[in-house]
Amino acid sequence: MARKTKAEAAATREALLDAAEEMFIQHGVARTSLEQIARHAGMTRGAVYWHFKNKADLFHAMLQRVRLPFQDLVEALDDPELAKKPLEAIRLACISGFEHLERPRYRRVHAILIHHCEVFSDIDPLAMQNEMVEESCGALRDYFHCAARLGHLRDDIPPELAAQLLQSLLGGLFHDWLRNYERFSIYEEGTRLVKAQLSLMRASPSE
Amino acid sequence: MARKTKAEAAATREALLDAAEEMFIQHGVARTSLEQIARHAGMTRGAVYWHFKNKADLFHAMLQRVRLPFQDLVEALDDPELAKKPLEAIRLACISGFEHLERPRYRRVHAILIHHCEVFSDIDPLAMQNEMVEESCGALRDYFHCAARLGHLRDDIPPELAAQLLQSLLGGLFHDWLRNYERFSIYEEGTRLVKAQLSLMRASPSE
DNA sequence: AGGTATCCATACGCTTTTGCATGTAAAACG
DNA sequence: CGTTTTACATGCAAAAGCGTATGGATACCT
Repeated sequence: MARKTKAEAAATREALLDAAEEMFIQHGVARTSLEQIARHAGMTRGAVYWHFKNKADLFHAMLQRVRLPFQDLVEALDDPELAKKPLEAIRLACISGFEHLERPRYRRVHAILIHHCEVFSDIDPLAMQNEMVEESCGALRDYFHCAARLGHLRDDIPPELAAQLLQSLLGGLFHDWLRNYERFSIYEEGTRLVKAQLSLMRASPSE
Repeated sequence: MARKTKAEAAATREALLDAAEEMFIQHGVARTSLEQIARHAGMTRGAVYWHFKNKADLFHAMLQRVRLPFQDLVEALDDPELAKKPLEAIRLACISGFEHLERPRYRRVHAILIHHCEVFSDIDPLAMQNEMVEESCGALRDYFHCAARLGHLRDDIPPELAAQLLQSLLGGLFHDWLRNYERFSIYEEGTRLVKAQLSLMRASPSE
């Protein structure tokens, strides 16, 4: 086979990752062979082993194309007024997260990570999920603590509890949606649910 | 090998299922061979192929040992007074569900179904999860509708929304706990969160 | 322009796992 | 008590998938 230009090589690498996503979603990670991925991209296993060390390495590369830490979502809002309205910051960050998730690549990769792969070699999807949850839950706690100090939170709801409630709500919604994304839009449903939940926990204006 | 009595044969069948649970939890479903399961139960593959048609059949048998539909949890309460207190019925049913889930076998099998298996042959764990969610969410909706009619629900929260909020909350908590059950007790945390959430949605006694 | 590194296809050996076929000793049955 | 069926263990053939070694044509560099 003839050597390709650098741009072409990079393109085949992306094509392999795209093919891997589709096959992983369709047949699960463990049940798809490198041969299947290569064929689906119009290549052979040789291409795969050139660009990636093995299946775990390919999997890692696939994950690295999508990353969205909660903190970044808040900072991306970039509105100095939000420091004084932590509940609003939480709401907008959630909405921003929902927007990201509706992009096909983000949705696919997260669906793979959560629903279509088991532990294999050095990849532990549960540990990765724990990291994601840990990170976003920590950020939520900070904002709810801030809200409590400002008196924006109902005084019978400690900030820790508020963070846990919202965290579980988001997690449940996330899983439900990934399981069958065509049934509803996580952007619309998520916006509704988060708004409702926050309004339940917000201090009534009278006090 | 000598033939065993019928009771002994049934015992080895259970032993094989137990071994399968442990190996599936530890290494994932796809990565454990029938040989590993048999050896871990002190048997050979011959025993496995005698009791089960193949891996999918064994998997199905494993699932069939644990079943807990939401409706049964409510009926098991068997308290005629609860018909007049739907929110309390929901709370107690959730608590009862948490109790079931803390039993090792229930926890293990659900963890396998949700976190340690992909699609394989005719088994589709996502479809099973959808059934479970659909079933429990439907029951929740009924009870919240009942609560709304009785005026037990805040009038700014439609019963559908209340059901979705609680459903997502339960789902998120469930996934978090299964991911690492040693970190907290789903019975304690679940009781706390459900109580808090229901109290947020309950109509204030003044009205 | 020549040499070299790159990008990928092809081929080979190896391990793992599956499904079945066969063997067998004791339980179950009449 | 003899026969049949049960409840496995053992052995074998086949396929699948992985990792690597090799080959080859061309882009890239100096």
